[in-house]
Amino acid sequence: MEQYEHTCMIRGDGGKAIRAILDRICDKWTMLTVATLEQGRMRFSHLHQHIPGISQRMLTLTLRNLERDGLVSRTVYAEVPPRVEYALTLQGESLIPPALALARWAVEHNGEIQASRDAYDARSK
Amino acid sequence: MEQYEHTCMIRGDGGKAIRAILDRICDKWTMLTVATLEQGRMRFSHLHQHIPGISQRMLTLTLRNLERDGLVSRTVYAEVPPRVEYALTLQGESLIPPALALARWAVEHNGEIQASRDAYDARSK
DNA sequence: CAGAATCCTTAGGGATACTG
DNA sequence: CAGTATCCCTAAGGATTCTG
Repeated sequence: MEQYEHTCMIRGDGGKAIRAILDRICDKWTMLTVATLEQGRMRFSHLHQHIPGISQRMLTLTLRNLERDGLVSRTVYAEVPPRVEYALTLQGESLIPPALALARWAVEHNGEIQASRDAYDARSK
Repeated sequence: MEQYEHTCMIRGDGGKAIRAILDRICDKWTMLTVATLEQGRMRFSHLHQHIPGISQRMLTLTLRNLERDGLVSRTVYAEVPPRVEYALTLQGESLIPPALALARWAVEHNGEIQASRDAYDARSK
């Protein structure tokens, strides 16, 4: 097993800590929320409108987690009706480049993946 | 809404196609499987041993999907007992750099995220 | 050895209704 | 407006057993 000792970074420690973070980041809604917030601070209702298909419940949960992780800031304005704005923190913004790298990969390989799937499905039908 | 028109790549089309791929790639086990296979071709049982915590069922499913997407090749040797080896395809290898970028981000920000969480939890307790 | 099949439990997440 | 609180249901996924 000697040759497998030099585990790559994704596996990291035993996978534990890093895996937990990747799980959180890679989450369907988290990615979309961060990507949407890249366009600037935005209030709750706007986020809800601009993230297609997200439920109000999941938007709330996603934002809470991002806030907890220090990736998003939440600002409440003492008005009525209430206004709450969300924005990426510096930490949050630092996530954009690697996230984009992955997105770019997905875009570039979209065609080949789709073709591979079609071929696979046709073969096993 | 004009200023939100220039949607970032992660959101892509309407999020549809790209999101589906990101969902697949970002999957907990997929990431780990690809990372493990980066170390070279490996048979089923070795993968099972080297991916901590994965069940045989999930390993099978993950490998099937990766094979379907053309990211992993599956080679069956006509022996008894049977031997099956998995390896990254060229497509699969191309995923490594962006995946590493994300992993590196997770490693680098692990401390700050953890600190932020602790602070958040202490605050709301 | 490399899975396929079955069973079973949990949790992710939608829909809806209510509140400060 | 910006959530919180419930209910409810599906599907992800673990444990176990069977097979070529």
